[in-house]
Amino acid sequence: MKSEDRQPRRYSSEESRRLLIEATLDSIVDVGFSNTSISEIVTRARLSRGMVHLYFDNKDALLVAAARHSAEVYYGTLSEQLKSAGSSPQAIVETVVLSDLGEDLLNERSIKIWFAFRGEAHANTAIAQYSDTRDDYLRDLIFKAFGEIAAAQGAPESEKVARDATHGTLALLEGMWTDYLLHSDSFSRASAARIIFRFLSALFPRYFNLNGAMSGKDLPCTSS
Amino acid sequence: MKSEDRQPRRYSSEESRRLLIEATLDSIVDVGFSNTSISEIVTRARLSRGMVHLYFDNKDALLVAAARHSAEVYYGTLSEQLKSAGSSPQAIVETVVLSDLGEDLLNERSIKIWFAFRGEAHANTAIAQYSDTRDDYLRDLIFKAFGEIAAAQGAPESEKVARDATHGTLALLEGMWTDYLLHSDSFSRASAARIIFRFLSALFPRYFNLNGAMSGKDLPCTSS
Amino acid sequence: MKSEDRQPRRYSSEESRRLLIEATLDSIVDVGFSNTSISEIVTRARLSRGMVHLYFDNKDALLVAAARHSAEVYYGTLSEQLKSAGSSPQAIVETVVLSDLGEDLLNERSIKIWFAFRGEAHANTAIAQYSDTRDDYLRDLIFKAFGEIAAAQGAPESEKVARDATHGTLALLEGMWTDYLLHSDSFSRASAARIIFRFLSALFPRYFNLNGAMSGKDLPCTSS
Amino acid sequence: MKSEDRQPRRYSSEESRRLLIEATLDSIVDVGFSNTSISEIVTRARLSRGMVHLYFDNKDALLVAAARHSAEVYYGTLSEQLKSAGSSPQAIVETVVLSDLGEDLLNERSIKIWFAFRGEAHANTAIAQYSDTRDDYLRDLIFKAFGEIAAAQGAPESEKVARDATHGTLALLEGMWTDYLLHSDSFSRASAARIIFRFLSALFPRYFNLNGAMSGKDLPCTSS
DNA sequence: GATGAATGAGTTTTCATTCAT
DNA sequence: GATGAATGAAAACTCATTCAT
Repeated sequence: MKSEDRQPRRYSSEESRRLLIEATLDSIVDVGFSNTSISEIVTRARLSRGMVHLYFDNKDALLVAAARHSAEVYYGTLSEQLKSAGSSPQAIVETVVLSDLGEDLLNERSIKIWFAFRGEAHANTAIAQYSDTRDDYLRDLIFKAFGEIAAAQGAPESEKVARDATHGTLALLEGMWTDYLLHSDSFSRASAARIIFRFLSALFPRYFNLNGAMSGKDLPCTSS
Repeated sequence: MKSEDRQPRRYSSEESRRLLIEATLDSIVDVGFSNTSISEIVTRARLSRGMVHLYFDNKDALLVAAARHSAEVYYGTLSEQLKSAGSSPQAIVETVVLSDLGEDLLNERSIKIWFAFRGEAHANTAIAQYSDTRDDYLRDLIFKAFGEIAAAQGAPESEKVARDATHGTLALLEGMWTDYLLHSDSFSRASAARIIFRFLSALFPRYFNLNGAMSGKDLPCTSS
Repeated sequence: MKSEDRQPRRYSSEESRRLLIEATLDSIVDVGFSNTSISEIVTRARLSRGMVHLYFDNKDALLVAAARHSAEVYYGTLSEQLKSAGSSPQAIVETVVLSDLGEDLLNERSIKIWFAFRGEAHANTAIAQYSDTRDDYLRDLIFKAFGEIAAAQGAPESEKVARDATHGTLALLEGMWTDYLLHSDSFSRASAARIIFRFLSALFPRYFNLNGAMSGKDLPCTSS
Repeated sequence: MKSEDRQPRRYSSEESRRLLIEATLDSIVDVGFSNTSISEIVTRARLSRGMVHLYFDNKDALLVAAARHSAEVYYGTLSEQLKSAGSSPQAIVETVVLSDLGEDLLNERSIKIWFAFRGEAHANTAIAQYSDTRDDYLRDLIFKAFGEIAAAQGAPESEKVARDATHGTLALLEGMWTDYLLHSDSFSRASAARIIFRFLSALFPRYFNLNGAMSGKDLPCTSS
């Protein structure tokens, strides 16, 4: 590193932590998890070598922090987008699906990061903790939504249907992410969404169609 | 070199290659991709350190061979199970789904291996080549099956439906694998299959129900 | 890592580089080029193993740096000794010859090093660059000196004579070095010098005799 | 190595030894001494790996045998060319000089080999034994020749002159070889020879001129 | 607090040598 | 005799971590 390239600015400890985490994620994206060394990270962060051990005890803790950060970004983004969603159950489901397939959450960088962490998760329990994007909170959220829809629709075994709808929707979202990872060039968000809504419209025809949640969303559930 | 320790050609070269590949996969399963060192591998294989460079040029080539082997096992197993499947399109689809969710293909070991390779794939193009389980061949196979079913069912836009069915089925399978990776304790094969067939029965109600392909499979497609 | 063994920055980076280079040269002298390993080097330098890769990227770069250093020492020493030489052409030639055969430049250590590098030069172009002791600069220096002498002496074909004198002198010096390498016990600097001056006095009898440059050096060239 | 490339012919043990030695020398020429491994050698020789240890105890013995072979080739060639030389002392000297500078002895391959062995010689006494091309036999031969010439010429201190002539001639030849090693593109055999004869003609003007030994060689030594 | 020189354990790789076949 | 698979010591190199500055 040439001295003219050095960062004269000092950062607050919070900024430095953030820079290191971002550099770690960048490195994972660019050279892969197993090639992500501390040298690689500090070079990208333009910070000194000792920083990593100053702010994180060791490399592993930095990796865990990076995984945690990724999870937080995922949830933060999703929460943000849910705020502006309608309050009907089908609107919530629609928002989850479309957010999960949207540019903000599903893009080359994030997808590489998620799969990198998942690939290492089983060898690192601390990372494992943060490697499940669609964890219990999200599962509960849409399970409740589907529960309401199923109950309103008056289907027999409504609980079972809601459970399958939840499981299936999450599985489809996961599957679409994998599809993006492996075939990012041919991937289509619209097509992915349509397929998920096809699944949902089959289960709940009054609430979803191929384009998402039905318009006049709140009405059908009460009409006969 | 201690002569008393010398191994007098215990294995054929093919066996040795196989042992090394299996040891590599075992190591990935047990300690993770990034902790899989040559020392780890040869200790597990109970072979000498030089073996790796004798049969594979270097570590990377061994990893690629292991990825390739995993892909071959996947396809070999699937092909085997397809042989004993019925010839109707819905039987083919059913077999693919049930095989893909069956003990042989979906188990803790294989799933860890697949996700480990996928996590590294983008940093290693040679591995990337083998990291897509459900590649074009499988996709074509079920696309053709769904095409026949959609045509027979006489639905409008049958090609589009077939495409969505293919995409959705593969995405669901991927999603179920991810589910198994992240929640292997609560995972249920039956439940996973039921959800997929729920999706398929919604698209093709005459050909699938929640239990799989309809019995009297070949008939419905021509009867009114 | 044992903290009690840690070396608290004993040397500046320049000193460490120098130590490694010297240890490399020592190793080449003692055990030969092909037995000079990094272990051998760092043991001799009493520095840590990682040092080599810290200051030099790799072993080869260290070897090249050592070759370069040797060349610099050669030229530095020669330049130094030329400073205190007379300014007449024959004084310059005399100084070059006597320096080149003197203890400073021609000794067991330096001669082993030179021949080791030359032996490897053709397989390593970076080393080749530094394996010619008597390169263009030195050649030009004495060629100019001989040119002046030949012109002053008024010999026919004075340029050709100067060229042969240059070539012959350098060849004799090279030959004497080889002689020293192969028969260091029986080698005599005086005898080597006398032979070279015998050659020069035959070509330029007014300027050299068996003992070197003629005294009253500047006079004869103008007297008849 | 593909089986179709294998040598089906078997060689006598003498042939195999020779093949290995030649392959060793080829390797030294092509990749240098320190990169000459047994693998490199047996690949070039198209012989099996075990051959080296069958015919030579170990790699070092093969290297020594190769050095020895090179020395034998040198002496064999020189002896051969001396046979067709005149019997006068100056004819002997001339033949030695011209042979030593001739294509047969002085060429890129042989020169690289000689310098490679010399570079390693001081670390390997067995090789050292064969690394002096112009050893005692040759030295004695030309010393005797110069002795006769000096005596015939009736110079004072004829023994000393003969010794210097011997030493100087050998040094010049060595120097010319080095010159060839380092500047093979600009090297001229004619120029090298001329310079040596310039040296000799200065010492023994009645016996040598710039072109070599004087014609009517045997006469001058007796005439006043 | 911040830095980056220094460390050496551990990694991948090379390779002379052995020896069952 | 010949072969080349097998071995493991030792090579070069990487890198997380330490700590004097």
